[in-house]
Amino acid sequence: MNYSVSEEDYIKAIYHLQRDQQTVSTNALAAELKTRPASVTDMLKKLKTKKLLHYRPYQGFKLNPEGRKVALGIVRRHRLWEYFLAEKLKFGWNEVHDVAEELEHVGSRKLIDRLDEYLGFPRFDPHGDPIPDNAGKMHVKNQVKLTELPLNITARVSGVADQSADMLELLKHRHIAIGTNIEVIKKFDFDQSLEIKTGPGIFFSISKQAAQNIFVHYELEKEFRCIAKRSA
Amino acid sequence: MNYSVSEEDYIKAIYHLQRDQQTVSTNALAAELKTRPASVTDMLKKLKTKKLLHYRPYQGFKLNPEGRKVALGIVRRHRLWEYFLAEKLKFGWNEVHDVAEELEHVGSRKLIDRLDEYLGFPRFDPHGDPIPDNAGKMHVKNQVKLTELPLNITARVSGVADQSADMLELLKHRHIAIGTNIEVIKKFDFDQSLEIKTGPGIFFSISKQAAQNIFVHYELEKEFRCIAKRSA
DNA sequence: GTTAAATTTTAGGCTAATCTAAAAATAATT
DNA sequence: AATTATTTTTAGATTAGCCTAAAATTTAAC
Repeated sequence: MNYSVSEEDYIKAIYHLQRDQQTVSTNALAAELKTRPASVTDMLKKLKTKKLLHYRPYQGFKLNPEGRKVALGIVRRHRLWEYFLAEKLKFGWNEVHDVAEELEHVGSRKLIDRLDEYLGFPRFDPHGDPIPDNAGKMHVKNQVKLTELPLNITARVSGVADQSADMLELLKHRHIAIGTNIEVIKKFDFDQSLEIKTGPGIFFSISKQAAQNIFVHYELEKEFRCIAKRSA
Repeated sequence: MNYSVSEEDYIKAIYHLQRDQQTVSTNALAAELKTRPASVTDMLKKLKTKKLLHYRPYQGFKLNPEGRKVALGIVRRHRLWEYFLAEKLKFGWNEVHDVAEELEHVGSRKLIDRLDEYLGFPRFDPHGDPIPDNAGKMHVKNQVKLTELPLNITARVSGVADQSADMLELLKHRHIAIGTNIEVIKKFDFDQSLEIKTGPGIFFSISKQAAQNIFVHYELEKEFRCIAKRSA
């Protein structure tokens, strides 16, 4: 039930590498963790005996349901701390990761659930990634570059790829920050610049170059409800 | 500059055992850390090579100035997290210690200084123990049972010895919590009950039995300034 | 379908932190 | 002061997590 810092790092890394149900390779995981393939093999054996993953030598591996559950717990802690650091302690979006990497290993369930409540049950971290709730459920995430956002859909800024001073200056001038609501009104084919709206009566245009560095996310609430209804 | 969880546990324990400048024994430290004397000796050698303590085999040991500096950093982190847990996440005063014990090992200086600022630079943790500031300075602590508080001095509630439901009910009814200002107006010799004041126009009496379970602290600002002036 | 290349695992070692048991030093007792 | 008891240290082993180098397996290439 309780895992070491190292074990948690492996579990989380495997979780991130196996998009959906793909199998993960030893080398890929070693690269991700900046360690050696031999070390990975050692840990795989350990995690297998702890019944957290499917693993057949030379054949790759992936988390089993229990492993995914554990991984979601770690992701939840990581992202809640990121949210806390950015929202309450005013850390920059690019500074939160490393500190959260340490805080995520503090295991107390009560701590995390209370923190979640204190923060108002946020559903996305400062990078726009969804935060699992205390049952491990995540909201639908649909993160795209601003250039790919469909017209007339209100999305929220979730992150910025290029965090240079120049880019940040531009964002600051336009009052764009994490969480800002944003909507694409029109796309100009000539230079692929975008006419956007960030609030009532606030319209301006933004270059393709800037837009492709801005990530936004939006929830597919309606579609999701329909599916839920159908299956009910 | 960076210490392992184990090293930090040892440093903190030594700090707490050496009230003032007393020397600490191997057995005492082993008992404190629930480990074996042989393990303590091993770690002492390590901490000595890292120049954190004075240590001569068989003669006991104590932190040197550098060791005390490191210890104060750990104590600062521990107590700030305790304050955060109690104040923001509504943990009970008796629940904060174990979680803070884990959080204290997250080393980021920036995290702690930002947390300190976010909390409003608190000077005492929920148990009434002083929190070192970012330079390692602590305010004078003068913690006594309410029964021993001199008359007409405003003190602040720092903790409660008996945390039974009955006691907490009484405190709640009187609106007494950590940080509540409190002043003893009169002591009745007959039953040693106290007439106290907890705010403008708020006076009531409290039994000896209750009062001796309430800890308060007050700062000796005037006296301290005098000493400072003299030595300057 | 062999051979070559890449991947993965095994074998054996290293360090930090712990332990037990035995030896050394200090403290207490008569 | 000599002996006993206590405390502390040393010696040697263990475990988790990592490493390098070599062997085993799978994949790719001819």
